[in-house]
Amino acid sequence: MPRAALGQTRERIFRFVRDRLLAGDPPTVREVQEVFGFRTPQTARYHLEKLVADGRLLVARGKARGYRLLEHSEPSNKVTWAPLLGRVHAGPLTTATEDLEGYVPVSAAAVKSLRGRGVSSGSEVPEVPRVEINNELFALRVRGESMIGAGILPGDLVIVRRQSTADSGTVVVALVDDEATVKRLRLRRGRVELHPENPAFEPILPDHEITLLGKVVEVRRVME
Amino acid sequence: MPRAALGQTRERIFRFVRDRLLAGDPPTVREVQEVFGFRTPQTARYHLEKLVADGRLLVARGKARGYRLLEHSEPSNKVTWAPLLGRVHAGPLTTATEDLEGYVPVSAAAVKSLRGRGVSSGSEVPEVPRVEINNELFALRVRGESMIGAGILPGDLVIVRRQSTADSGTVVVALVDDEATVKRLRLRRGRVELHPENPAFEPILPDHEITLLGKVVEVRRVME
DNA sequence: TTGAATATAATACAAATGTATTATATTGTT
DNA sequence: AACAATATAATACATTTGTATTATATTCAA
Repeated sequence: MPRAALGQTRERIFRFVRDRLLAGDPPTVREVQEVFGFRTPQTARYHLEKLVADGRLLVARGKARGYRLLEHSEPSNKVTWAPLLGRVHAGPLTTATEDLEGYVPVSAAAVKSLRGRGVSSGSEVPEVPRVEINNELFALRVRGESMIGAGILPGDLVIVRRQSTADSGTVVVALVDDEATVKRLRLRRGRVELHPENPAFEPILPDHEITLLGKVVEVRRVME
Repeated sequence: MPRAALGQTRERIFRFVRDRLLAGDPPTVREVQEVFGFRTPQTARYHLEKLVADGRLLVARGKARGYRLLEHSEPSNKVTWAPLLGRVHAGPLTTATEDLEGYVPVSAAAVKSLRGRGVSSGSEVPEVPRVEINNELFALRVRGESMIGAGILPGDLVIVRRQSTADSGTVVVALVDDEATVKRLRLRRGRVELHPENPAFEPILPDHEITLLGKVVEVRRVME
């Protein structure tokens, strides 16, 4: 016995499934059944299959919790999580857990070296590149006003890709005398210089011990 | 017959499960088995249960694909997706799909009105608030240099919460003569003024038609 | 009004998936 | 060497979950 207006139930089911998938928790047919009060799994399935036929969902047939979003019509789950570090140490990919303050979601689109892994992939579900926690990236809170001229303010979050070299002119994070700092890299006469973007600050010249930690690939500022 | 060094297999299994969960695709016990080449599901389960015993994973017992991350030790899937709009129109939550250029992940932590929904939730899996596409938010690319003084540069992405009022002094997006603009809001003598943060620009005074679209809650700049 | 499309239901079954039991080889420790 | 802890395996079974079949009521269009 139809209850809601035509098509409305299906729309709500789509939203429910979409939200569950975005939350990383694919529902079963019977979960849809229960949430929408159907007396039989088949009714839920009827709508789910209609959604597949309409091209709004994908399905891995026969697999438990097999419904998936298409990637183009909906935001994909392609998020890389960069650890937000309280302090940064030298050394490759150390990431001492003690200094881990959280994780920051980064669109996979903003990350170059996306190593996909087609682990299983049922026939009808496309190769979804799995994204791991990206320890090539880390996030750091900016202290000080030395980069104001580049639009990087105190309290901003910089997302950094670990690399030991960088092009002259790029904004980098470097360890100077055991302290992490954000500066613009200048290579002058083969020497590494770190330039602030604020006339009140002095450049850091190679008389200090400078270790390049990585390149700033994104700046974020939360305003609330 | 043990193959890898002690504990290493378990660590790899943890990473595998974590990555699958972050990708929104919880694995089955048998998928773990196959990926790691075990001859029996029980070996995969042995490690998974150890991980649960160690407090590194949660499990909804008896449910298919029931393993989950703890929320504190790992990044939760709490991502809100804000639509990235090419153009912004007036009107509440219109979000014409034609102008949709993509989605931007926003940490749920940065979003206030998180409407959780405890739909099902097995006994051992905690109430994970489901997050939907947040149409209260939208993202917009900044054009022009009028807000350079506030560290908002051309090409930056601003994430905006739709609201029709805002406090004086906050950075807002407003529709001025049918064009969206980012400015600092000033309420002077009960009048709405939109101030640039760049001496080369003039404030927008109430002789224009000004429609407040929302408040800028985050600024992002991708540097690559 | 008649028929097609839509929506829901009852029932049953098959496949996927989680779980239990028991056994055995390896590693590490005393 | 003896023992415990660790890691893997074979087998079997129970539960969850997807799927098929058939039936029925409602809506919509010709």
